[in-house]
Amino acid sequence: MSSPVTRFAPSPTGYLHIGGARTALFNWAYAKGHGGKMLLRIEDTDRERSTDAATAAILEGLTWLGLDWDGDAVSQHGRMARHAEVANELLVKGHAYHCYCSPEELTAMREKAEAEKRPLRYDGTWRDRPASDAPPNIKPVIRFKSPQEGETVINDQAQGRVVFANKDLDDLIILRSDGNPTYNLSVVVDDHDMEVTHIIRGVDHLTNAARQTQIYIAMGWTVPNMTHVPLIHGQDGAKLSKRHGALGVEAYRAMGYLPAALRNYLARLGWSHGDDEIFSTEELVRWFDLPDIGKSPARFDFAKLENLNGHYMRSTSDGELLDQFLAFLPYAENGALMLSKIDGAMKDKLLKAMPGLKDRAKTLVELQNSSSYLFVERPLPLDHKAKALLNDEGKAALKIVAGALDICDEWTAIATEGALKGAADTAGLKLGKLAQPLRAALTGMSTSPPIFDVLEVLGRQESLSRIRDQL
RNA sequence: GGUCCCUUCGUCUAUCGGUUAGGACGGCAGCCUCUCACGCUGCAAAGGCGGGUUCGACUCCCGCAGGGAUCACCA
Repeated sequence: MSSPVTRFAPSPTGYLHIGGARTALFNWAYAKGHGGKMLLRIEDTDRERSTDAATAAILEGLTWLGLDWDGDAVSQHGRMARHAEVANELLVKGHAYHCYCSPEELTAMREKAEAEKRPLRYDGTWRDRPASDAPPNIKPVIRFKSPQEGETVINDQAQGRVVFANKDLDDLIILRSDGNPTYNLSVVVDDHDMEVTHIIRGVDHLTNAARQTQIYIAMGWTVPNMTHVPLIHGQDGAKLSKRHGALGVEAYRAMGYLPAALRNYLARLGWSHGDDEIFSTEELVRWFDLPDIGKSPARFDFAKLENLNGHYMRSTSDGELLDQFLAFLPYAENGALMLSKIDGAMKDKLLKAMPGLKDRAKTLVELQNSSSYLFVERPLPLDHKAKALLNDEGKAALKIVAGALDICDEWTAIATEGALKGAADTAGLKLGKLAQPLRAALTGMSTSPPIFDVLEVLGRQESLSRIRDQL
C-alpha cells in the first residue's frame, strides 16, 4: 500500500481547542507511523468569522504541541474558483441543479416541517423544475442532486459500517447564490485534489461524511478511508465548553503542562494500546492505529493530566526541564518578571535546585511557585501564615530559631547552629524539629524542598553538613 | 422530532464466548521521612435494565432506558 496522506483541517474561528488538538495528534501519529504525510488546511471560507489571529494561534498551538505538517498550510479560501468549477461540473453532469428558493422560503419550509413534526429537509422544489420556471431577478444557488433511493455506506475505521438511507439526506447547497462554495463541496474537492487518503476527524462530521461520499461518487472520485473520532466531554459528561477544558492549547501551556505530557494524555483519551498508560511519542507513533480508537466519548480529567504531567516533569532531565521552564515563563502569570531576574548565576541556582523542586511539582506553575525562594530578598520576615502552619512543637522551635537568629539574620543563625543545638537541648527538642522553622525562615514558605536542598542551593554547604550530622 | 452513534470501577480504559473482569488516575489505610512531595504496600470500587442465542455471555441478537452527535446560502 502506498503511503497515506492525512490532513488536519481546522477552521480559524478561534484557538486550537483540545478536541482539535487531539484530532491533529491522531492524524499526525497515523501519518508518521505509516510513512505518510500530514497536510494542514485552513478552512477559512467563512470570511466573516475567520481571522488571521486564529490561524496564527492554531499554527502556534500545533507547533507547541510538537506536531508538524508537510508542506505549507493550504488556505481553502484560495481555492474557491476550483470549488465553483466542480460545482458547475456537477451541474453539467446532471448531479446538481439550480434552486431559486429564497432564504425566507427555506426558513418557512423548516418551520412548517418543525410544526408538523416532520423531518427538517429541503423538499426538492426545484430538483426537476425546468429552468424556464425560474423567477426573474433571483440569483439561484446550486444544490447537489443526491440520490433518493438506496443507501450510502461509510466504512469507518472507528465507527464501523455506518449506513444512511439516501431518502434521509436532502439536496444540500454546494454553491451559494453569491457564487461561493459551501463546506461540504469544498472539503471534498480539496481532499481529492490534495490526494488525501485518510480522513480522521470528529464524529460531528459523520453525517457530512455521508453527503460527501455522495459527492465523491457523483464525481467518480475514490472515497478516502474515513475515521470519525468520538468527541471529548467535560468532567460532568456534558459537551465540552469553556471551563471544562475546551480551552485553547495555549491555556494548557499557561497552566504549566508539558507538551509531551499533553500528547500522552490526549492520545490515551479515546485510544488505547492494551494497558499502556505512559509511553513516549515514538511509541505512540509506532503503536497508533485507527481500529484501536474507541467509539464512546471520553471525559476530560484534569487530575489524571496533572499526575501524568508530574511524571513527565520528574523524568525529564534537570537541564531539559530548566529549558522548558524558561520557555514557559513568558506565558506564565508573573513569568516575565521572574524571567527578568534570571541571569547566568540564577540559572545555575535553578539547575542546582531542580532535583528538589521537580519531585514535588506537578506543573511548571508549581515549579515557578516553589522556586520563588531563590528570588526573594533576604533576610525575609517570617510571615504569620507560615507561623500558623506550624504545630506547637514547631512554634516552640521557631522561638528558639528566632531567638538565635535574632529574628531575621538567618545567615548568622546557620553559622551558629551550635548555639541552636544548645537552645534546643534546653527546650527539650531535637535539633531536627528546627528544620521546619529554619526552612520557613530561609524560604518564606511553610512547605518547600528539604532543608538540605535549600542550604545547598543557597551555598551553605558547611552548615548543611553540620546540620545533617545533628539530624 | 428525524437520522446516526454510544453505554465495564467516580474518571480513562483492557477484555475480541469460558478471567477471582486486569491496569491507570482519583479515594482510603499504612510504610518511608526534617515539612511537602516522590516511592513502596494494601483496601474499597464496574459490565444501565429486560428479553433472547449458547453447554457457557461484559463479549452475539432484539427491545427499553439514559447519554451524545447532527439536521444553515457555518465549518
